[in-house]
Amino acid sequence: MSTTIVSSEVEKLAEIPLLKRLSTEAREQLLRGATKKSVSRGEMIFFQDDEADAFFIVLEGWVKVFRATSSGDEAVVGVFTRGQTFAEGAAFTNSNYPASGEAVTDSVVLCIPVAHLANSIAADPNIALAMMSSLSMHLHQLVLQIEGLKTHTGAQRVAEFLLNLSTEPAGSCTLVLPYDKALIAGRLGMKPESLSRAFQKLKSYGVEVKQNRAIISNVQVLRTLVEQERTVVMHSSHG
Amino acid sequence: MSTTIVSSEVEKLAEIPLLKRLSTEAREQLLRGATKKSVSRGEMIFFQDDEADAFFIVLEGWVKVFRATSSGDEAVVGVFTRGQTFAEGAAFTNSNYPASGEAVTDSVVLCIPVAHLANSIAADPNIALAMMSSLSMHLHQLVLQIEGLKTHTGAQRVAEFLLNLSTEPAGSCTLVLPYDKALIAGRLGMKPESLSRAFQKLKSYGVEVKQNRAIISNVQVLRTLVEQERTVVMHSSHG
DNA sequence: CTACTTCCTTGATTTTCGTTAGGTCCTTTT
DNA sequence: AAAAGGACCTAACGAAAATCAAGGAAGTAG
Repeated sequence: MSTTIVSSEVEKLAEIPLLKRLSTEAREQLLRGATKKSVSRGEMIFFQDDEADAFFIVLEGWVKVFRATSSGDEAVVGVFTRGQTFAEGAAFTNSNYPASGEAVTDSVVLCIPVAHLANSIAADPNIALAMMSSLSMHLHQLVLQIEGLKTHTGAQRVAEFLLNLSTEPAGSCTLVLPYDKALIAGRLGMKPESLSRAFQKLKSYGVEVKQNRAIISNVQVLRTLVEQERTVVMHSSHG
Repeated sequence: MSTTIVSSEVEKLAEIPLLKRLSTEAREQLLRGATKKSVSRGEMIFFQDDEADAFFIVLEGWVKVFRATSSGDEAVVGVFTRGQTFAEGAAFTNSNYPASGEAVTDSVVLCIPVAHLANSIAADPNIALAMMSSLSMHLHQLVLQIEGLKTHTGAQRVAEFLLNLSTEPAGSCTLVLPYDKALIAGRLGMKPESLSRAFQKLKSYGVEVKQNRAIISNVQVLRTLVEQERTVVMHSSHG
């Protein structure tokens, strides 16, 4: 189900990073061709290898982007929520989506056709700058993800994930895991069983996980764990 | 050592993907602010956390981009050669380089200040489109790298690497490893020892490595290995 | 030719992690 | 209330890969 954007909504959408730095006119121009789409949990938003004719912004809920190998194995490339853009890279390749997108909770996404984006950029080149900024942020994020995979242990990656969710700069904090553990595992490049073990290890660093709630007794302890060298972690007594 | 671009060079540089689709005027405009920089093997091109005031295009040689953790561990994020751009993501974040760049062979790079890029885009918005295409390609490449790390074994990743170097679509082929094995290992997310063992495993798939030369007796055999599921590889008799 | 460095390989050991299987707890359904 | 299903945890095994340590090959300088 999809609907166009009514002008009364435009101002609310100004909170979105991609749209924030645009002039009111540019924002309205870009949104004129956009549609709002409600998707249920588990519903596909776009398919790997399909022609890339649109990119998206999450308005509500959580969306995962993943690559499926020929034989069913799946690698989660990103998980996005409110205000974040996804699949915007495909919009400039004139080709196909390199991955698939799926709602992991009931969600609402803004769908912007690439043809309309091209028109909008022609009308106002500042839109291009905003897009480039968005692309760059994704690039940076992927760089960090690769670094994490290569140099951090499973437990360290989980700690990093929790720290990203936490808002407190120090001390203790309680947070809600935003989606189920199988997806968290995928997102962090591990299997659910390994995630389980990682949570076990984190207990000795003051992390308690019950259901979808995590309690960190000291954020800074966790931070030191993340910054530690891989080898140090491996040989530590906290096994 | 760095020099400006003389106009007789501009046409040669038209081969570079980023510059290819630009008009002659746009190309000249962009190159007007660029400088050519010769760097020796091992020399740094930019430093992680430094202010990102330029992006680069490789003209000759090989360049690695890597992230160093606080404790000396290092993750190779990309290795680039002739015609490829790097660090172009940093140009739009108004912030600092998320990684460092270093020449791994004697190299020549084109250095384009971000301030000049901004001016050039204002002068000709088509430059923005070319940049976005370049950013998207990098994004796609990183997505593939993440998928590879998550779903392929070491030997599979090495096979993939060799296939990317080979130009032959089928049959046998000989190729030269472009940089030393420690870097290849880093690039593929493994240790040099593991790379060595991966080469051993690939012998049963018709790959022979001597010094910096690799001989693939049948490209397609290798391709099937890469496309196999992780579990299949693990349980195969080719241990 | 020999000593030295650098790069690479090999072997033995350990750790991590995927796989499989079985179990608990909780929710939904009948 | 009982049954069924799903999400999650645990345990045991094996494969992959990191670590530690040692040895070999090639290039370079003396």
